[in-house]
Amino acid sequence: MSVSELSEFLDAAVKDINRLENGFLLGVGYNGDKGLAYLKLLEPLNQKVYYYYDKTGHKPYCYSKKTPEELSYLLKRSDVIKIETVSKWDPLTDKTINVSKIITTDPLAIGGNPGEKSIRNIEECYEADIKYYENYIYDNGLIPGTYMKIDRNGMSNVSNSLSGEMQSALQEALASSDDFLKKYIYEFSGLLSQPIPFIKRAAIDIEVLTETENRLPDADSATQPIISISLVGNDGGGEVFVLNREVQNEKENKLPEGVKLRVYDDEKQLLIEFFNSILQYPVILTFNGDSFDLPYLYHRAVNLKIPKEAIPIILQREMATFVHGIHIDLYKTFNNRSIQGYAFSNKYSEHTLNAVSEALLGEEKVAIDNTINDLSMNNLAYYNYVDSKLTLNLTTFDSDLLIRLLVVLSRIARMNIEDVSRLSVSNWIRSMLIYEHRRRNALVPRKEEIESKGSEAVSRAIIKGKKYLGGFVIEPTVGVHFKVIVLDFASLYPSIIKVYNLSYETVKCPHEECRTNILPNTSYWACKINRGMTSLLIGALRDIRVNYFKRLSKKAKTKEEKEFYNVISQALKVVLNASYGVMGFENFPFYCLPVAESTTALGRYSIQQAIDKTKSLGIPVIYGDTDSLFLKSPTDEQVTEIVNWAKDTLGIDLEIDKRYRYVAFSQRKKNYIGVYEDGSVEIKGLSGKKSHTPDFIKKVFYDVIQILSQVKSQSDFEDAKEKIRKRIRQAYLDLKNRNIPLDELAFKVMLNKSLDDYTDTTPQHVKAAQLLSQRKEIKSGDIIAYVKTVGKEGVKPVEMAKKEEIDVNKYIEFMDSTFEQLLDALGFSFEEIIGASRIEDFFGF
DNA sequence: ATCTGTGGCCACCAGC
DNA sequence: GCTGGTGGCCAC
Repeated sequence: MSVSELSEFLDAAVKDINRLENGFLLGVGYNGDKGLAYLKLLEPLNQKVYYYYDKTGHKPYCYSKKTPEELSYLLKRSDVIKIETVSKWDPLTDKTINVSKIITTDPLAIGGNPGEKSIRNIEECYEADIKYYENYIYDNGLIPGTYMKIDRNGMSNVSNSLSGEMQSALQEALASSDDFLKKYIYEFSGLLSQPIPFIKRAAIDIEVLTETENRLPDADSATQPIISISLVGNDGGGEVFVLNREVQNEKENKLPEGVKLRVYDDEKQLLIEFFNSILQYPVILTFNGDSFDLPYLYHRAVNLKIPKEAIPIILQREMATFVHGIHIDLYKTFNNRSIQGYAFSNKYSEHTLNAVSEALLGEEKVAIDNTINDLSMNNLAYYNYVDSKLTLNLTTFDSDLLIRLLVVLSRIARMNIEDVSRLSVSNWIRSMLIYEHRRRNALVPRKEEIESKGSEAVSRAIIKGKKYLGGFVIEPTVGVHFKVIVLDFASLYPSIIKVYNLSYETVKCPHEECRTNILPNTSYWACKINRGMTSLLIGALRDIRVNYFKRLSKKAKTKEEKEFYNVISQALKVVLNASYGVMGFENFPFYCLPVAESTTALGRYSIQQAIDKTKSLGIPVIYGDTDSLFLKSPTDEQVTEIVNWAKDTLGIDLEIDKRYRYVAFSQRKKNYIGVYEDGSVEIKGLSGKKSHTPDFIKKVFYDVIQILSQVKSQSDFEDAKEKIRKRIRQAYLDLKNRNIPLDELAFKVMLNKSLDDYTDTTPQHVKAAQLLSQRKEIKSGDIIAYVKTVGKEGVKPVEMAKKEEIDVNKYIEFMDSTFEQLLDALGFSFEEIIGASRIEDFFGF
């Protein structure tokens, strides 16, 4: 395809919408040159993207509490068309008021976010008292990630009907939910139960000739040639576009079957044909494409005099995307703390392609000795191919888990996938709430208006620097306890938000008659007249997760069904877990400290009531943390009684979470060992399992755990002690004889700031990082591996240290404290095991 | 420019 | 040597 043909293709695509009847709403596009904003719709059958530009003359708008007369000066602006009076409900005062609607022309306001850019000058917005902006998607009630119908009247959502199982599950869910939630449950079930189509996609990655070692080439100047580009699709397709270079005869890596090697002498031709190839894919994946691959491609293409209209890349301020489809930068997605924690249970901590792939896929990048400059053509192509393949696989493993998670999140957040994959959880929840305001014809308050309810907490946090008091942790009863049952409030904070009607507009509401409705354990009151918006939404999401999807998942017959329900359950979990936190987050647009503070206060109230109830039945509560209770040897009847009591009295589900054969506590909170009925061991908080602990010590730790977990009687115990003694002695000797490989002695600690930002103290990992920075680039987010050495600094990066420099005593000390936690808990002492009070004493230091 | 919350343990740093 | 503070990692 020639350059001009490509340009024609893109133009034609915009018109193609007339042929489309049903599309899957993928995203929002903006073409600055054409001054055109449009929706990107995927045709699920042929996987082509169509573009929808509303010709009905829709114009973005925003609201102000000032009168049209007061705002008349705005009409002088070229982008303000008209100002008119409309009526809106103001949640904070619970009154319907007249406001001014300011209609603009700026097509940017069509974007996925609520179009803040429609009047771009922030000060001007304040002066005009702008309340909130509209947005094409919200205005029209369109939900991204769902099916759309297009006809003469425009575009509207298609609601797929529920299957038989879904319908009966919905009936059950409705029956067990409160009346005021039924409408929401009904809606969410319809929305989230929609099937997720196959999404054709390809991952791309570019390799650039490097100038200096360990430095990334500059994407803005793009001075160095692109020597290889790989593209790997989930449809089995794959190509590597490589600049001709020397082929060595020695053993070279071969591209797998089906992946074409395309060799070019001319870099410009290489780029043009690559641009042509990506047009087949509606979704393009990269790892760090926003800040490197796409800007580099774009600027390099410009440098090579490819006409701008033939480059299908659009560079925006913080992201890059494609004219013909959407771009997901997985680097940003995997950096998202919610995705990292709740979707992937913190399986990776470093955010490089290699680290994430290794943790989630068990695969790694191709290791190379030097720079890619030295690779032969086939080896370069293979190296490049593997990077794209890994990137693609990050979205395909576990039956397309990640891509499907993004689609579901996009439905919940009412936000397009490009934004959902880049922005954090507070933006998702913000979007969801603004959509709800819009639907109710409610004015979105400004943050300062909500804050006028009170910005001083009533409670005092235990940790210095925190704003308010959090969860309650029960002092553990030291020792080994048999037959322990752990009860757990099911999603405690979302339940509290639902049950006590917590929302920014309902806590300290304006009605006189509600002031007596004091929330227990607080000095705040809650509204008796209206149900709060966050209470409704969070409550409904909680109920639909527990009463609808969890039940469906249990009944699922096929693996596919089960996976589908699990994905939705995961997405709901992510949003629910963050829903309380954002209320206490200052930068959240609906930040409301009284709501956050009441939530934890009611949490403490709930657990304290449960403790009292349990103790009144004569059952010892040996530990508990925020929403859990560890009960010592209760009978089944007693447990049932407590569970029923919680449901009836608190209105919150208390469930049996775990049954331990025994649990061992030291005097430390958040620090224990539990052994299940089947003998498997769970370790919480102990240093021996922490990620920064050297592998050598972890190994000894887990070996000792293994020995201890087999103890069932007194005679086993004698055996165990002997085994532990041997194991510790062996470890000691290995240390002393310097028999341990250096990397097993390395502490691995994340650098959370850039090196210059450590101004207060210089921790050990920073000292090591400073030494390393002379050799290579060190940046925030890197994990620094260092060993403790005898020198003045006491620390060296593992790759710069020698075995002789290791400070053996420091390692003995660390082992000492690691095992002390374990032995304290089990009620053993070093004395019992090795005849000395500490390892150090035993070996005569 | 980006960021959901608080509670708790541990090692080390820096200042007295 | 003691102590408060910093920083990291974890529990929930």
